[in-house]
Amino acid sequence: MNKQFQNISQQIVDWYKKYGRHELPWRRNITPYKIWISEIMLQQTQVKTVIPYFKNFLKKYPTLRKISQASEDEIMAQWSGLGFYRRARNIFLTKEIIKNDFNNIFPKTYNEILSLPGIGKSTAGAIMSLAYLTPRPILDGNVKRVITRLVNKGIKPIKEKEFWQISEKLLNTKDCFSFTQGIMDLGATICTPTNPTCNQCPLKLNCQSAFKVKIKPKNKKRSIKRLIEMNLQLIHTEKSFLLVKNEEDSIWSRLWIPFNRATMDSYLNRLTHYKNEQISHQLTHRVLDLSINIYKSEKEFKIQTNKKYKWIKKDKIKEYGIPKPINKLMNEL
DNA sequence: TACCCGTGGCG
DNA sequence: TCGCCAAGGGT
Repeated sequence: MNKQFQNISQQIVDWYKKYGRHELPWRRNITPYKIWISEIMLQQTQVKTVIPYFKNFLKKYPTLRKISQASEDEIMAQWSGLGFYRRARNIFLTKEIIKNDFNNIFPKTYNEILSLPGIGKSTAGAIMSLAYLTPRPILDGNVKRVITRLVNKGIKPIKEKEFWQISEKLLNTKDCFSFTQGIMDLGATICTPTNPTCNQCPLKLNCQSAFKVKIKPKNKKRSIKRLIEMNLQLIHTEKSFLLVKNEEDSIWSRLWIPFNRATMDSYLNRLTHYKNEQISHQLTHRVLDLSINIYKSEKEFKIQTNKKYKWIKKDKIKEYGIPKPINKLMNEL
């Protein structure tokens, strides 16, 4: 059986060398830093979405040394619009740890890498295999799908522990770079969630599901997504917006957003309320119902609050981490 | 363990 | 239109 796994593993390596996506920006001039940034960006985020963000990020912070001086806000700004903002916060925390505890050199051992915030078993494994060419298994959505089809467990779902065992058995110790990139490329381009192109798959002779992949029936039941209501007051002058840093540990944590009603109540009567925007923002598991009152102020004013707030000039808003719908709204004003 | 965290694309 | 999914991690 192990021989069978090694055979499959080698086929993935050979396939990657011919058909892999070698042109992806994080596969050129590889450094541990670049692999780290790309792996974090790619968590639950499609390659096509990541590419422009990765290029911009690397332009601003090409090395660990360059990012070591960056502020949290500067890093959040680079992340603005990409989503799952805790990842950006964790990049800030991790680069501080590397600066303080690792002499600003990316750590080399698996356990050290795993200890960094935002890096779990799979990302740590990917960094070891891709940056240090030291074989470690990974387990992401692609690998899970490939494994599931390969061994075809049918009705019985594969448990997390067994996924990891199979991923480790498959791992090619001679060329862990090509294998690791290859199994992800295979999942992304051939062994796709719907309509996999089995006739082009290097594993079609080994795969228990080849040419007979079952498509999950759609769940017709309309599941009720939990609603989050936000009532925000967007106040602006001719040249600037009043935003507050959201320190709540929930959605849009550490991004800059308009004030909520309670904080602003005593100031609103002196402003001109001229518009209300109702925005329904779809998240994966939630619906965000935004009610945004828009006010014009003749000039910037101070506010009694312990929150961190700023009047941000219109041409400086790109220097702050701001949620997508808020950014869109401000651009329209 | 199940749930939380964003956004965009796709059928 | 809407549910699902995408190089997951943290709690």
